Amino acid sequence: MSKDKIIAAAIHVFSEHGYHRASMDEIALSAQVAKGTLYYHFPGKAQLFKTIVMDGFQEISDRIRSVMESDLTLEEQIQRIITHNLDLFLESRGFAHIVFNELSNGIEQDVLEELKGLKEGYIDFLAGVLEEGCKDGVLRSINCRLAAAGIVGLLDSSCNYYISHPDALNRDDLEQFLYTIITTGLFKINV
Amino acid sequence: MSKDKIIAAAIHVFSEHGYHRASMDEIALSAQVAKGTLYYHFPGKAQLFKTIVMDGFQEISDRIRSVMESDLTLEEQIQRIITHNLDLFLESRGFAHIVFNELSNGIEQDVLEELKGLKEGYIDFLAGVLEEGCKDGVLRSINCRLAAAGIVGLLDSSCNYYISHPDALNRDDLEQFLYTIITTGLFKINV
Amino acid sequence: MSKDKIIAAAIHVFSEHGYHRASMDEIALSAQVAKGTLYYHFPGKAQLFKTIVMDGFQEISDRIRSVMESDLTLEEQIQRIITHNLDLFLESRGFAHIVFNELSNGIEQDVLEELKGLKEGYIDFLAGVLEEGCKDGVLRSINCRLAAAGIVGLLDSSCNYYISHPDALNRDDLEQFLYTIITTGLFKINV
Amino acid sequence: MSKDKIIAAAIHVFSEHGYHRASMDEIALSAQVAKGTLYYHFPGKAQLFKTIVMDGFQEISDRIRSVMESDLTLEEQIQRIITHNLDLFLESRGFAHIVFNELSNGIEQDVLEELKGLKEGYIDFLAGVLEEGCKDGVLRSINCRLAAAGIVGLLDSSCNYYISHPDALNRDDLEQFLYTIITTGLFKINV
DNA sequence: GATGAATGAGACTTCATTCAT
DNA sequence: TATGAATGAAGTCTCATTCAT
Repeated sequence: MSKDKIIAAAIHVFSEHGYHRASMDEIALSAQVAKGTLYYHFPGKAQLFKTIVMDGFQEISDRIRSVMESDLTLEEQIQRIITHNLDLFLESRGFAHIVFNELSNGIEQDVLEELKGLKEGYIDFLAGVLEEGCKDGVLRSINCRLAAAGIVGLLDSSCNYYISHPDALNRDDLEQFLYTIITTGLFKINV
Repeated sequence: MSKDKIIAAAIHVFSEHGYHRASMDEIALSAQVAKGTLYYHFPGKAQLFKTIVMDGFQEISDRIRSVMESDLTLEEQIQRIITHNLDLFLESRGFAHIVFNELSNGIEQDVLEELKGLKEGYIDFLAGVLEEGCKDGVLRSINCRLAAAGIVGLLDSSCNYYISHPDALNRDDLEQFLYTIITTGLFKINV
Repeated sequence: MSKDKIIAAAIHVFSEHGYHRASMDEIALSAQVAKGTLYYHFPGKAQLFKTIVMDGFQEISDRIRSVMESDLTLEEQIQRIITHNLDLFLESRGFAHIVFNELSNGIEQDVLEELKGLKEGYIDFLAGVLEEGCKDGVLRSINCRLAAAGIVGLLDSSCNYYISHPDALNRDDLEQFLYTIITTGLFKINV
Repeated sequence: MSKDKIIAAAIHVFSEHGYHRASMDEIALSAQVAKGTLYYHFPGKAQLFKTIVMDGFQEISDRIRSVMESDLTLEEQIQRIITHNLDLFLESRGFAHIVFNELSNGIEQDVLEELKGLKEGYIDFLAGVLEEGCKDGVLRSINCRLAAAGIVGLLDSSCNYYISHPDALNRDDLEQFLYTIITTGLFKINV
């Protein structure tokens, strides 16, 4: 169906060029539909983008929620969350990056608000996981939302490095590194 | 002088709108010079941007290098590096964000390469600090460049959170949090 | 029936937005039919418009013709014609305005010709009434078609004023004013 | 200068096709400037249109004001006003028609408001002339603004007829007709 | 050194129309 | 009889860049 082709093409083109440099022309070309078809299925560029982002958030939220509902230990939960996040970020690299980092400015205000809301919602969601750990006395007493926000940046940035230096490390190394730094930091001995 | 006015205005406008949505018109207006003057001093938009970025990197590198040359302990060095980075990120917020995050795509290829080189150089620089710590046996044995890249993302993301939630925490909290998570992670007891 | 729903919706939408800004989309939406249905019943936008206009002319012609066939005095006939015209203009204001004023340009040439023909026909019709008055010596010797054309503009323009200044006068005032100016002009004493 | 060429071309193109069907492309082509040049001198289509209209109103107001300041009789004043209006309407026919009749809908709201204001201002201006006549007892006691609005429609519509039937009458006939109907109406004998 | 009018490629969007079902 | 997905030409507007002064 056209709509699916458009979505697939849009993910690809947005990822490739970022939001602003992605053109509706190129998306249409890539989806092998006429330009007008984009506007038949979506009101505009910003809304097309939003649709894709929301789908992505939905998916990762679903995956992570299943982790939460299991009776894994916190350590295992964190491990799984890192894995799922990495899946998302690596699968549709570029796209996740746009959502979490590129969109500070220059998009229709209302859509931007919604996207910020989604982002915040996701951070709250992660913060909730951390909060549990605090209550259980497993985690240090920290500002959980700040920690969640920081971790997302850490993940994004690490993925970027991993992708642009494919020979320097493999996926398992990356996952291991993230788990280590998040849980126990860089120092060998901690007091 | 015109050139200085342009640079000051450009920093402001790029920070405000991001690279793509910043227009040469607005920069000229903000600098109170004619549009042609921009092209008298700089070959084009990308090069103007590059100039500013290089200046910024120069400044932070200088500041941090002075830290390195002192004979502080690694703990203190890390503390100082966090502080300087935060200064940079918070002073010209928006701008640092653009450099580290927005510019994955959609800018003249050659300028983009140069900027990526600068970014990598900065990461190498941080990695060097960590490397020292590894050698000295203070830090875990990790991929230092990956860690440096990750930390930059962590810093950027945390700053963003701090800026958009000014009431949730103060600058000291932020600094403390970053030091803690970087050095000892989230877990209360580390082996 | 679909066709009737379309006509009703089209009158409404054309009146609201004028010919050029009225979209087939909105007409279909308003008529609660699919867009394709419009093209099932009418060859295109211009022809749909033409259909409606012809219906409207038919109706007013019928009404006025009944006036003509009666054996009223010319004074009474003019009074009635004003009343009927006002009915038409006020009932489907916007629409009458489009027909008489908006459509000078920018519509399919052949349809435009037909519409102009209808308009001329209506003016001829009014001119015929005036001609009678001339022959009977009741009216001044004037170019009756010019007078008819002028009167239509006078009516349209007055209606516009009446509609946008509902508090300044009532319907009877309007009718009285039109009768006065058409028959005896503005001057108090006429030779 | 480009700006003048644009204005001249715009008057021509708007008159030819009406507001909605006039395209910026055609105006640029007709003015022999690049499309971008239009936007260098004017913020957009609506504002370009507004500029032209305001110039036109300025001109006719100036002309008519000079009539008012003279010490002519009301009869002569009306005669002159008709003449000036006819000049305007016939010189830039199409254009005047657009301003007075086409612009009910479908133009940027704020510009439309301003144009309506101009139109109202002009009608008020004419109404002022009539008001004088009422006070002096020369004119019937009528709603002067309604009369002014009606007269504008009468003029516009008559001009249209005159232009499309150049063989049916000459300019003097037209002027004579308008003076007659406005001052003494159609009836031969008035009480 | 500095200007600003002019450019033109390219962006987003609209909408009358077609056609397979 | 009716549908609605799909089309593509055409429109408005943006903006980095050029160049004569």
